[in-house]
Amino acid sequence: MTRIPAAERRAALIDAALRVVSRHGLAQATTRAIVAEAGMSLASFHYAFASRDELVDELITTVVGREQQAVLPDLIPGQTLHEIVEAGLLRYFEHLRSDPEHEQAMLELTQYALRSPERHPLAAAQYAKYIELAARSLELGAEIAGASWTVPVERVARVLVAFTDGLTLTWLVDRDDDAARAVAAAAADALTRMADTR
Amino acid sequence: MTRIPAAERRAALIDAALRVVSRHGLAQATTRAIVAEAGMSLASFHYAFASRDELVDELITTVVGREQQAVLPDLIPGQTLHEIVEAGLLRYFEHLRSDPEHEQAMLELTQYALRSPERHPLAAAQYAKYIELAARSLELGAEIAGASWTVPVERVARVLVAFTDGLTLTWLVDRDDDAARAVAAAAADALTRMADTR
DNA sequence: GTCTATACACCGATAGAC
DNA sequence: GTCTATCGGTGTATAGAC
Repeated sequence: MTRIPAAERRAALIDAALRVVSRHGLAQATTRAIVAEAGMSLASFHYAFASRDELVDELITTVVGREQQAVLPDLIPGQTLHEIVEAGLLRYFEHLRSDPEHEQAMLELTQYALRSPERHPLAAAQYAKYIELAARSLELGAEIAGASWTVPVERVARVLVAFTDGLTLTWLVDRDDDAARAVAAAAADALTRMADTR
Repeated sequence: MTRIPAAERRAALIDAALRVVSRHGLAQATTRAIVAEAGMSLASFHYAFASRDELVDELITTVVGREQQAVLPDLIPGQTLHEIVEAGLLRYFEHLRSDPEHEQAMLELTQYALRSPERHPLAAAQYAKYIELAARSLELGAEIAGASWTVPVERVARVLVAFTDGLTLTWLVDRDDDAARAVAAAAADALTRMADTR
């Protein structure tokens, strides 16, 4: 095997780890399974990371922050705020349907972080980012629709994130597409009522 | 140790397992940890259960179905449907606040079940029970308030369960009580709009 | 039936040859 | 730096004494 910079090796292992977690769950993401997925030897793992925990921590902080833009709706002028919000939720749902294992992996990583006091802040920081991104999208949506939020937008965003999590978890369990779309519609209703839609 | 019927021993191990999962997570709920919690020897475990998986399966099917009544609101005549629904959600939230580890354990068990095809139906069956219970509560609430659901009540219940899950997960992460209550209020809004409130 | 002692697999992590 | 080989520890499960 040729020589590979440490940073690159770390990135490759992170990618491999995410694939393993998505496919088989965090419990099955052993160092051996991860290096096999990455096509490396076992010893290279501890050359790049001090421990498995170090990799999992980095997995939580880096990977969760990647494809956040998937939730951004198409912002088409002329749409009502309700239409914009619902379209954003449905776009997220299509993302979930296209790669359910990935969202399941995210949930597992979050729950893992919640289990140890020193890792809990990692999960909290990620959710803070989610809320921030959601808030920006909601602001943009209101601007396009000519509406304005009557509740602090961060609070609206927090509700949106909660609704999204609930949609995800229940759909992962029952795979009921129609029910999930009903959740999206109800959520759009609730959120739009937090705005003055002019 | 005195002789104990197998059924009783199974029940004691199930209880002990739930306590261990709540305190330390499913990954830490090893056979050794469970029998230590139950005050038994390691061999008694495999006298009562063929395998650890068998215990976890029973944990999912039995324990999840126990305290479902916690969500039932006080049904006070004279309240509006919105008040009844929101009170039910807030009652659930107080239950969550009083024993967050238990709800976290439930989430972990659900996610574990989702990871293997043969266990997925266990999670689906539990959620079906949740939805059924929620539907009955919603019917009762509408009756008391003199309202009627304009959407099939099972569909309303499915949305309620999704909102509850989202409230749970986000609160477990950020422990923001006010934000959780805002989610409950928004959810009550969305649900009430699925009814003709007279 | 219930225990202690143990088998066996697999885990994270490291030693040491190259 | 990168590998193979291995260590120490812990997991599930079982054998065998009582």
